[in-house]
Amino acid sequence: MKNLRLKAARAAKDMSQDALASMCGVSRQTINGIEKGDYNPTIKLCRQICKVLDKTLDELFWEDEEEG
Amino acid sequence: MKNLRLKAARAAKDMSQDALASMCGVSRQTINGIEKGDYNPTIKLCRQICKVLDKTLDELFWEDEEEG
DNA sequence: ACAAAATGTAAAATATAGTTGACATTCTGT
DNA sequence: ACAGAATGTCAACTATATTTTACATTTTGT
Repeated sequence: MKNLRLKAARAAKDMSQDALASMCGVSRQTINGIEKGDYNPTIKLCRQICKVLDKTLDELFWEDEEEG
Repeated sequence: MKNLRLKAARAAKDMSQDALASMCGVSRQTINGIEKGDYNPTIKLCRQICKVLDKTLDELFWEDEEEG
């Protein structure tokens, strides 16, 4: 199931997957995979993503993500 | 740095590391490592732990965990 | 319509999360 | 003090998150 909240938060900052990825210190494919729902990221990376996007874990990663 | 909030939440449910581990479907060492701060668990496992302990991600895993 | 940027996706390689088994230490109750 | 449970820790193993390279497709602006 896709993580549409992450996608939306990124869009709200007008950032590409690539830009978010480099600010988080990971590859673009990792961000892509997380948004697409393929990946099960580590909490450390989730925290990093949240900080860059000014969101909390609950806002982006709590509960079963959106529909797939 | 240790995750004392996790340790406290577990204590509040009167659960051993072993009991929490089996309810989360992981080994006792994994829970031990997370509490001790050695591990960087996946978001999936964090969610599972939160559900078992009736907490949210922000409550147990947001911000740099407690002092080490 | 066109070019450039952004996104989706895949295979092979590397890094690391999580397991298993085993043993030492600390905590708890009696 | 003692026994049993809970916890800390280690090494070798397995599973999987993440990287790298590369290419196809879709979006966006002009």
